[in-house]
Amino acid sequence: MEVIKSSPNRTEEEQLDFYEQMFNALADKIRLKILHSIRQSNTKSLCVCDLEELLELKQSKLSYHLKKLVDANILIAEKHGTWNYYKINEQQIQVVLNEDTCCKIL
Amino acid sequence: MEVIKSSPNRTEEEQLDFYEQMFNALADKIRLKILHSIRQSNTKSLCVCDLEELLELKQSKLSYHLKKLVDANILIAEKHGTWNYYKINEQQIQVVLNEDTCCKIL
DNA sequence: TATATTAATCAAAAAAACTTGATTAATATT
DNA sequence: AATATTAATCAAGTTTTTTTGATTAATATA
Repeated sequence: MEVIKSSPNRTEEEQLDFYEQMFNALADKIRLKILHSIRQSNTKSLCVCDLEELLELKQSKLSYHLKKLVDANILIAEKHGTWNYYKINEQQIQVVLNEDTCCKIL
Repeated sequence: MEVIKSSPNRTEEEQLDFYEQMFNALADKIRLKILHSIRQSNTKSLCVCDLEELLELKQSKLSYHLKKLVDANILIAEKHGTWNYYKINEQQIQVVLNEDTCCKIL
């Protein structure tokens, strides 16, 4: 009798992709600092130029890291004129991390 | 008056290091599959040769990824003769992830 | 004791991630 | 309208991570 290997479960593979991207986005000090800075801000949202000052990083580098966080749906971008404000998507983070970790890192 | 910048808080920096390493260890499909395989196994522990068969990966590659997980204290190694058995350090994982995520990935 | 098995480690190659400065587009200000 | 500011994107270079095959050490088996 022929053995038919089950086709790779699409949903499971997608779940792996999801967690891989999520953890990857969080696996970097700069990105953790970005999240922390936004969380600590008054308005819970910062633009690139705010972060440039706060973290002493150059614009293109910040854009690169912000993109990673947006792609992982951890940050949400909101455009106001020429400024681009980023805020945390708390729900997305709570999907993965426990409360304690959310409090501590972000 | 002189402005004295607060020296970088050792504990906060170490906390960043901790989360970075933790997320890094989890940010890889192969490593997530390793954890999943161990979790699904009868004895909740597998040796390198078991994983070699299950995941169809070569020994040196597995050793590399296993080391990452051990370094992050997510896996615990136990030597029995020539075999090296790996089991999950559930506590360590629960420090960071919520229950739901623990169940789903691992 | 000689041979086989298990698995860590190494160095080199390949791949992926990150940094950098420049360019670009959009909006704001003069 | 001209100039300045904000921030995304690009391409090139750099660094880090991952893969690979070989070597090594330890233990098991004949």
